Amino acid sequence: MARKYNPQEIEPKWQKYWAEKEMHTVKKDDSRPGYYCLDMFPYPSGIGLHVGHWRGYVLSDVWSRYKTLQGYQVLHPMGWDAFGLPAENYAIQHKVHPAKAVKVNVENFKRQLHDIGAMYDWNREVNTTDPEFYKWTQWIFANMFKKGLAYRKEMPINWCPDCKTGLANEEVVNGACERCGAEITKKNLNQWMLKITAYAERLLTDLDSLEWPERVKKMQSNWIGRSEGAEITFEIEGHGETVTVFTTRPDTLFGATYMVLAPEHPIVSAITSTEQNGAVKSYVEEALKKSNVERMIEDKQKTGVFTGAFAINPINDGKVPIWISDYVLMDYGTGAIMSVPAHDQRDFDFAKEFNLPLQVVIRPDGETFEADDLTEAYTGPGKMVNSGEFDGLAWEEGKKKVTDSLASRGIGKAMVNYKLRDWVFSRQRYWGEPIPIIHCEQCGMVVVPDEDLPVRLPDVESYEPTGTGESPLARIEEWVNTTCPECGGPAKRETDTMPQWAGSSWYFLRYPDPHNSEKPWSEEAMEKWMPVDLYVGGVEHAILHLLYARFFTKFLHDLGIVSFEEPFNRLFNQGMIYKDGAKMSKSKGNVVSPDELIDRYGRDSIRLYELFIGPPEVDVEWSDQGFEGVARFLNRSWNLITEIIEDDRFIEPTKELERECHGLIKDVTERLEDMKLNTAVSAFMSYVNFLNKEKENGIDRASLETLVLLLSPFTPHFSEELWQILGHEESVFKEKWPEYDPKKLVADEMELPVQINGKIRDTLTIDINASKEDILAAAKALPNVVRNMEGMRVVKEIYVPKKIVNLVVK
RNA sequence: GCCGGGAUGGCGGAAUAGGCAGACGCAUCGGACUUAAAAUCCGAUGGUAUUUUAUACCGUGCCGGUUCGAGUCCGGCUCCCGGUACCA
Repeated sequence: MARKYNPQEIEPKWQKYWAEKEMHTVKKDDSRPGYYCLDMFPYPSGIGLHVGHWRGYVLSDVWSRYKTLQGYQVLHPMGWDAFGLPAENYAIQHKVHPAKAVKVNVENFKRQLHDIGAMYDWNREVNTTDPEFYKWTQWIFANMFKKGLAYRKEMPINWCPDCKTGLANEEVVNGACERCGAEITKKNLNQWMLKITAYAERLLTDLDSLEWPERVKKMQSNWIGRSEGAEITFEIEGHGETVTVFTTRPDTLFGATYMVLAPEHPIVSAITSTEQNGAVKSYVEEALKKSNVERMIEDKQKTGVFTGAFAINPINDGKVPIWISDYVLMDYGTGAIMSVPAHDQRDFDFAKEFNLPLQVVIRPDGETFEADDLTEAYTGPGKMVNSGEFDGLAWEEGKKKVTDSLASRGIGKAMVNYKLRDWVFSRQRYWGEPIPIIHCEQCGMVVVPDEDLPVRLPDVESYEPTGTGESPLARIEEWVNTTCPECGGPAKRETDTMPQWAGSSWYFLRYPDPHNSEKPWSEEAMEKWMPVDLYVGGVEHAILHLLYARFFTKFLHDLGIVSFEEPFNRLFNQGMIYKDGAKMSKSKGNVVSPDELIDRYGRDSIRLYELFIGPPEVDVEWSDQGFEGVARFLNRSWNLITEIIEDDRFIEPTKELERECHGLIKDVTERLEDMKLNTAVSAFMSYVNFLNKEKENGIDRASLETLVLLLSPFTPHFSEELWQILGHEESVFKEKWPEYDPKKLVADEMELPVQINGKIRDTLTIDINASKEDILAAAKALPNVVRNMEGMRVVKEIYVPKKIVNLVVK
């Protein structure tokens, strides 16, 4: 009796074999073409891995092993995103130093990742909290500073009162902290900013060249939020001042019946009339107090106050009142708008609220509506009316003509605006890369010279956030006080740290050359590996991480140290795995741990089920029962192969065996290429079902070997063992991925469905090479066809080669 | 509100490029093996109708269209999921 499939025995055996033979070590002197398959590196939480985490890692590993078999040298590394709030909050909660917590968690995570059986090259492991790594994070920041892309600015920023730190726009979700869910307030702080807006246009246009899911590209382009329009300058009556507005609708300028400034607009106090002074002052104060959430929740009821001042509409010298309202945001455009209530819904609502006049200036042909007829703003297309010399112009043309006219008079110009804001890059927390800047009384802000990097995080007793807007580092005098690298005088270190996204914005550049102490990376390493060929990770990083990483890469390109402009050629977002309808979490108690499954079924079964569970990009529900199916499949396959060997029931290949075998190669290869891995697994199942029916007659060796080989990226331990049992000395991963022979796929006969008036009536089995005439004749002779055609006349005969016959009868 | 994505048996899901809807798996039912159970193996399994057999009709969220033929294409809806939120 052949021995049973025993994953508990064979899985450790092969993991040991791979390690001893250094099969996953990426060596420098390898002439194979490189292929870079990257997982988004995790932050090592204390909770560890569950089956949901496995999904992306299994997928990238299947792909890496497939590429290996195709003859590539595959770089498939792993590392740790260990700075940042999650790690720090965990450490505070458990009262351990974050560095210690990270160390323990990394070890645990690594052990669990080993279970997957993935071909990670652990020699290239990176850790963002390693000074040898963050040295280069600081180095990149220093270069941004030198290029004027990192700057300091005092401004009201998003502040999380729970995490006690400032946050980037991208980290605020529905007015709440992305990490802890606390309501975000505004806090005026002197902040480090990165000028990501300088790259807005390139970040937008280069999306076109990327092989990424459309929705991710769309999310990024919405986030960047490009809009074309014009800036128009209005004079303020009796003040000698001007206000510039941004509008996407210069064609509606004749309909601008009032103007609105953001409450924070700097000119407000200067233009407010004495009578209005009190009202304006208290409105501004109220507006500043409101949090983002309050501003949103207040059902969009428009509020505002008249300033008492008037502006002159430059196109028709009309006198328009200037109001302030919080529906105009200071940090978009110019913080001021011209209001066209007839053609903008927000302006319409405001005008109705405060009884301001409307003027229709755009109307489609055939319509006659006037201001009084409108119950909502008309925002559609049309021709300009009530617009003097511009009357009759189509709106799109009007935009251009009006802008040109203003430009010629020097009071307006075409303008592009972006929603994207500069990146708030300081955190008032301990656990991050120190920002490598020194404040000198004499020299001002001085960047730490390269030779003094890294600026190490000092060891401290208390790393808890202060909440004052100052980082805990500020309290460590012996660290803060230093000397100026330029004048040698007394100076203080910058005490803010970088956000978690800093290290992850470039870590993928370090794996190709992770131990380089001279440079962040060598040119050869970049040349061989970058850009990343396939990047696998969750869609939750669609904006944050992926946008920041693209920005860093473009900056490094401009710095001349990388040749490419985009870091990730192809992106794949795996779906999440739910249990009981919810995301797995410890608090919900619905976590499925791989440990138990490993003991009962083995790693390869989990790998296979992770793939079989559903289309890889779609969210799915975990099913313990469904799991049994793949476990049975592996047992059946094992038994089939070992029985054939045991009983020596090998035969010469038959035509049918060959056809099915080559059909399997074709299906599995195509489905892999399309990332339809769930259907690739079902192809294996169908094939084994077929072989099981054949086993009494015996099976040829090639059929079994091909099966084991094709399965190897999916179930590497299983395949290695069977490959050995089949008599091979070398690892199955030294083999080549097979190619199918199209000639072997062709059968002698085919089955053709025969329709009458589009309804299937019978099936015709006929020689594959039969002529159209023969086929139609045979089809018409089929008993059920004859029956259904009785008394009818054929008016049309359709034969789609090798697909279908359809007879149209009357 | 706007922008994406989706809806197929009891369930998860298949269906290159308009050509046999429901592959594969789960669950269920029947059978074999067993003293028995588990495991395993074999078979059935979208719905309705007809006594059998087989056949007919219906069936991919809803309504309509194009076509010899529509899950697939076009027009109009409904619901669900994700992103975004006064961005001028």
